[in-house]
Amino acid sequence: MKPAQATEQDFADLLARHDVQVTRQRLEVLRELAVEPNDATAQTLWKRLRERSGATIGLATVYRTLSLLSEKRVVDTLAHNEGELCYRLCGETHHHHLVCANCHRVIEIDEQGLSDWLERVFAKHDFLATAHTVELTGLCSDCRK
Amino acid sequence: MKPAQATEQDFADLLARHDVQVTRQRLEVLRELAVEPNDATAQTLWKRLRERSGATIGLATVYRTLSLLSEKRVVDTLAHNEGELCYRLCGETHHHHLVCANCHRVIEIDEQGLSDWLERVFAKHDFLATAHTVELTGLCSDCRK
DNA sequence: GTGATAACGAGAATCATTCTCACCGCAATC
DNA sequence: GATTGCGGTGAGAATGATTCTCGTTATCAC
Repeated sequence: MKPAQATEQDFADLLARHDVQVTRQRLEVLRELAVEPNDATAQTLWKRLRERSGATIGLATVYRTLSLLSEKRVVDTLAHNEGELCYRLCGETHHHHLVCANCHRVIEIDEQGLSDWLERVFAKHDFLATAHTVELTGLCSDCRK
Repeated sequence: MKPAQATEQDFADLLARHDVQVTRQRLEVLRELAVEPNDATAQTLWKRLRERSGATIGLATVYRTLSLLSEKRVVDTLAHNEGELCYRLCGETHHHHLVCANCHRVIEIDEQGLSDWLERVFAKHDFLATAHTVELTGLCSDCRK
């Protein structure tokens, strides 16, 4: 689903599957997100959409769309940028992110081995788990050269 | 160091130990933070400092102080509030936070068992680890009654 | 004490995000 | 085919946390 080769229809299906009404603007935001291998801010996406063929889309609409898609779990939001949120079209299963501090490349990582630790911590303090976020930052091999 | 019984001198020592110049305002921010069992935003701290005995301290100073203290690792910053940062006077060793979604009680947790997983993930993707954040959210036992 | 330097306070400026509101597209209805 | 209802949209204003500016003041080494 991530590949940029996805068709308009694929995006429409994706939206429908998540109970989101299909509109031209929402499809455009999705298409733009699919082209971005890493993550992008609402501002960035808006500027790109504007430049690309002068699509007229409102900044507020981009924010509304991203917030809706995030709520419906179609996109992930990352907070690693302090002061603004980044959005990313992600796989549909729960996962976390490993981000390169230099080139901002994003790698999805699964919970393999983490869940045991999580369970233990929640149990130890008698908490009922509702959510957890893990963000790993490092330097990728390319950026260390 | 966390207890509210800490003296002015304790705070001054704490600042000095972290290469931070001691000023009246910094001591006041620390004192206010020490009284807060969980975390507080810059705005909140500022209002409290204002109300308490009409201390005249500028909002910008509170921000500058918190940001300096955070850089010097005297306080921790938590981002669980989306849109604003929370600050907290913490222990001096690396740790993470378990926050109650309802009452915002904060519990410090250590890395016991987590570091292995971290190392494996960074190694697997050939990243040089520079940082990581983990925030666990749940409902504490009191809030489930 | 004195001077260099860092910190302060107040208010203006910034910047991401959200709100307002008039307008538009589309589907169901007449 | 015209009408009506309604969610979605665009533009710009509003919001709110944070940062900047700059004249003033405190701190510290000498």
